[in-house]
Amino acid sequence: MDKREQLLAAATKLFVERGFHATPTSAISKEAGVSAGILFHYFKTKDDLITDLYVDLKKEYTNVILKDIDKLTSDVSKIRLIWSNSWNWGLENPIKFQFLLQADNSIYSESIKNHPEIIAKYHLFGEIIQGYIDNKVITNIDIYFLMQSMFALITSIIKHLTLNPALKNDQAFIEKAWELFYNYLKP
Amino acid sequence: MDKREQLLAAATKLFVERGFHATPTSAISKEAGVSAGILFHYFKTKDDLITDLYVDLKKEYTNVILKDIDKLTSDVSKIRLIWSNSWNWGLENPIKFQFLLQADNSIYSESIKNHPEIIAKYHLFGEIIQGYIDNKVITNIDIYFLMQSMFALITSIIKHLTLNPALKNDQAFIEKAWELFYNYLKP
DNA sequence: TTTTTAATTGACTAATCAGTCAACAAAAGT
DNA sequence: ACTTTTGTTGACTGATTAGTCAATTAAAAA
Repeated sequence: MDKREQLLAAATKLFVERGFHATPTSAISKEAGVSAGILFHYFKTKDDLITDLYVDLKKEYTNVILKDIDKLTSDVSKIRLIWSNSWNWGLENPIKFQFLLQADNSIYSESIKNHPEIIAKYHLFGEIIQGYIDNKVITNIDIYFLMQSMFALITSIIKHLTLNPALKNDQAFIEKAWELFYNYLKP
Repeated sequence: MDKREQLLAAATKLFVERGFHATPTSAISKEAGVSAGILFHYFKTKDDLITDLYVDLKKEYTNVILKDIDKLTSDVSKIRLIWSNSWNWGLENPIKFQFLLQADNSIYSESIKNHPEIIAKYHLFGEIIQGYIDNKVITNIDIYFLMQSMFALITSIIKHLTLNPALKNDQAFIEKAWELFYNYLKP
């Protein structure tokens, strides 16, 4: 019954349904079932709410991506787990993922660039990718370009599977999608 | 001195700079150097302005993509021209492209889905891709998934080149990026 | 030329919204 | 028990905004 969490969940839903511009704070507090004033107790301004939510969800997403990779030994199987962890989260959290896409392509993406925890996560990924390049399982090109491409490809899988949910269990499609993904990366 | 065009240009700029929610129609007409009322002469509502602009720019972008491909003979060189036409437009029109990204990931993306001209363009691309699949120069997988992936990869190139403008003339990088792109597509 | 139609203005308004605040309630600290 | 801090409410407000409209000008048609 954490009201801050209720507000963030309500905000995620409404921002995705209506967009930032058509979602008044009054609608958020109403959807969350709390008073109008309490929103400004937890978040100084509406923009603060948006950036806090953005950072929260980005952290949640990036934390999932590396789940269980230390249980695997081969580099390629690790890359594959990063790949499937990523799109699985997107499929299991479609509203949260849609919010992240919306925020990533909005003016709010600027406000997250300086956030220390996000920067740290970015660096961590960069180092992991660089390791795979050094081990010659990923082709040698700018790691930031690689990360951006990888995220873009994973996003297109999530969009396609969200539109065609039956494909989630279509092993042939998943294998083929993985094949294309790794063909992009391999040296 | 077409006022409708002036309004659309001003709107593109301001929406990218401030976002939909923080761009009042008064700011758009001011930026365009016209009266406040005329905006509602050309566009019934602010939402109409946004969707009209979205459709206009999507058409402009998609029209460029196929430029000059009939001057080429081999399928692979055609795919490469589609690829470079795409990211060149994004680099030459960064604000327009950023607006398209923003709109594509916002609630307004719904309002474009039923637009006949956009649907027609989508079908045309689908048929072209299907032709390449039939000719065995592109791997056989759902064409809508392929189109989404291709657009995603091209977007990541545009983002990376916009962030690192010097790379535009770095022939080694461009070649390498093309190599990865076609590795993704080829059978 | 005269009439009709379309473009353009900017002051105006009704509605909406982000954020405040005084009051109260609950918890935590002493 | 009592004091302080923290959480919570909802009515309120000043500012802003989308959209209107009567009036004016320009263009096109008759």
